[in-house]
Amino acid sequence: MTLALDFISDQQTPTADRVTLFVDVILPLPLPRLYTYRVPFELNDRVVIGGRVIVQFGAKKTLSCIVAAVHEQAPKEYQAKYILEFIDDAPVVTQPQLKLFRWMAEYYLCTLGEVINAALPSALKLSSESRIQLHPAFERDTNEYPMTSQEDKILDALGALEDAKSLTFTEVGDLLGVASFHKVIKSLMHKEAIFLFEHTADKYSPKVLKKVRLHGRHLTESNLERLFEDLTSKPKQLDVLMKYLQRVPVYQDEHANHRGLEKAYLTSSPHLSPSAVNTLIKNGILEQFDQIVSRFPMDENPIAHIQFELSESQTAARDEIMTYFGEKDIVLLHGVTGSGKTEIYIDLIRQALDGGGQVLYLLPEIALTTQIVTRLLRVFGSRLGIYHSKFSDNERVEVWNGVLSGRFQVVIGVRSAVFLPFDNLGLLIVDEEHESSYKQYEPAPRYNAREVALMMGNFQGAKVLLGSATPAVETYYQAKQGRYGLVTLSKRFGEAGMPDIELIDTRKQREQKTMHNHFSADLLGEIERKLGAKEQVILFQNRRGYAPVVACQDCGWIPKCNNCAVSLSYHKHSHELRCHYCGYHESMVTKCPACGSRAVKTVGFGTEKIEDDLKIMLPQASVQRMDLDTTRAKNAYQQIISDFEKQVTNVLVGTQMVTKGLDFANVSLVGIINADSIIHYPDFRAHERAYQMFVQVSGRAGRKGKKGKVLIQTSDPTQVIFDKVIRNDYLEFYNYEIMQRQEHGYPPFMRIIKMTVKHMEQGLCEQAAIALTGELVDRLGRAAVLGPEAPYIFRIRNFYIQEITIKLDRAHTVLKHAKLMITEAMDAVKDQKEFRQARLVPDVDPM
DNA sequence: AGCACGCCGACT
DNA sequence: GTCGGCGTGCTC
Repeated sequence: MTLALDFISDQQTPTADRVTLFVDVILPLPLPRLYTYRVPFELNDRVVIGGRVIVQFGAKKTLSCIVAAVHEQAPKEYQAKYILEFIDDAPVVTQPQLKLFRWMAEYYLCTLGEVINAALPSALKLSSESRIQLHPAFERDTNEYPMTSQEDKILDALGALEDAKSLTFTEVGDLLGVASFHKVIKSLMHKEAIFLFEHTADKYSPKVLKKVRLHGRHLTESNLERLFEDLTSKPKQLDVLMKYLQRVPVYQDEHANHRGLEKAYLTSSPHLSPSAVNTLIKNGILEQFDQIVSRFPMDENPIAHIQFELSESQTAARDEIMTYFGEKDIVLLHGVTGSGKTEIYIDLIRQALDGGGQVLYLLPEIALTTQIVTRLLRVFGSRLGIYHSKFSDNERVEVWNGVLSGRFQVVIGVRSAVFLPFDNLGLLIVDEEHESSYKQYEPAPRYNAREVALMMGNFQGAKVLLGSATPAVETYYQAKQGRYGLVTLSKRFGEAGMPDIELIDTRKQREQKTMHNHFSADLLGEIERKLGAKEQVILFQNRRGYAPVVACQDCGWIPKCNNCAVSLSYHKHSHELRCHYCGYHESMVTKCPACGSRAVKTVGFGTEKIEDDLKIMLPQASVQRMDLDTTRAKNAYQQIISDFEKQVTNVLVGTQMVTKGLDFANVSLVGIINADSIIHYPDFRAHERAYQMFVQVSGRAGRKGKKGKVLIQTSDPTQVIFDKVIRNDYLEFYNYEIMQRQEHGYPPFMRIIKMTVKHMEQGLCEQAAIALTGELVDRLGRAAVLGPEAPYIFRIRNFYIQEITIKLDRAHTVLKHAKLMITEAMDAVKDQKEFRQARLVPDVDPM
């Protein structure tokens, strides 16, 4: 840094060693660049890369943002504003994270702000709501400073406030009209009339547990005896005291009383009077105190080193993985469903922890609600953090901080757990790596957590283990090419064999009139048999609601969504027609609005109808449905799963949700109600998805020594895919599929970037898509660009949609250049004012 | 993403 | 005559 620049940019008297610092910050906005702010000299030593600061952005907005870089280069074209506040003394975002976030923004064609927005729990974001409050020592009449009219206005407003006693910056802005009110605030702060409370900062609030303990003076034996005598006439209070002493061994353990007892334990005990508890507190016999507790109350002492006995094949697989890790950073564990991958993971996690590294274990959403968490908690106790999408923000912050502080060495979490502030990863595990739920579609960043995990491993020098019974074709290809190690587990754990899979020809059964609604006689009979044997059944139907379509039998009228190009689905439970794309709903129609006919019938079927039919046909069965509609509430999954586990329910009907990671020992039959709808999908991944779905759902059948059965209903049993599913032959499936991919130029041979153009007006949508295609062709060549084309559902939430597919060579240099070209092409379209309102959305590696 | 600045319709 | 519609341009 040259001093000369300092003289120019610094108004204050420079000293010889005076350094003016600037920071580049990431604003939580979709802006392409970083912004540079100036550090107030006195606060130079508070600058932390990865820490949060508050800055003024534009005229009104006060934002908190992340410091991405610190330097001494004064911007030449503009005067940098000062940082207003420092929030953190230590980074909330680590350096490895910043590196990863930069990579994500570049790779997935979005802004750093979008990545930061997705990454930070909102309690860490503290948007624009800094607040000001009257300074307690401030006396308006006696203060020495003259006030401007604006300042008076603010003081008036603050004085008029009763309970809240504070104003947000936005409120101050409104109060004064416009302009930079920050000057006024600064002046008032200088005059010590107000202060700014930065605990604005943390919306995070710790969980406080109300506890009670015996007051210290009663702790001696003689005093306690006296206390008992005093209370003889107060039986209710005596009861409480007895209960307390029963639970807290005050003599055996000198710290026991100090730790106290949860107040709720006494007040909610059925035999005790809550008011007696309060009386004891009021009279100073019991003492109430607050204890800040973790939202993750877990065993303080994990059961030290539970020894899992790995089976012979598990041990072999584990050793093989370790050997591969000697030379390769990534290993694919291809293990059939029920082969006991989890035990291997646990073993490897232990080793990684012993080596001093952190571990991230990614799972799809649904698998996380199951037994795995309890199992890991038993092994890793309070070192294990859990990151779930249904967690509250406070819970997220707690995990975030736990990772920062080192409290959590292992985190088990869903997709978004890749954002956590690790800085010393030793191992990453991506279980069910083929899962499409690792890919985020909306909003940006449209990332795939599997790919991000691979990159994290690369950046932090950690090993990555991918696990699946049905690996993604791309992943298996990498393994085959020798880029990943490949370890195969082809036997189920314990005695369980692979289930028998049978096909049921529904067309034939329909002709023979042996179908009952959507159940073949075979399936229905098998369900009855299993229930009779006190075994459980899972039925899979890939569609929620009662019926996907309703239609007038007389004129053919079909109710459609107003906002989307889809027909409305009938939901019987709520007696509504609902759009599955925008949430629009209306009451079910009983009379056709087009012709007045009353013959409005449902067409097709979803989970709700299957549940309904089954309840009618098999009244003895206890049926539960698990789909998006029944699992919206926070603990709904848990409830459904635990009911099924305890065999309160014996048939589980569901969508994709039932295919994933659930592990019930007593399930001996899995039925796929309609396989056809899964196979026929206009997408190059349709076969892969269908194969995975069939195998995964089949995997739910038969565990712990029982052989399971899978019945697949289809109108065309001759399709090639069934053969591979029945024979459980992944390799054959893979060989066939990889050939197709090569022939048609799909991943893993080519990389795909899908561009989506959205516009409220159909014509403009099409024109914008054509324009974008043109720009792309100009830059990437005709061969690389396919489309534009309207997707099957060409309008969602009132936006028309056009899609363009870009196919690229896999080489990194090609990709980097192509992304630059794509950005340019998008800018070129956006520069045309008729397309101002078009939304251009790039999706890298779509699924 | 907001939010201010800037040019054309229905109201006191 | 004005109030206000939302089109577009900028934010260190």
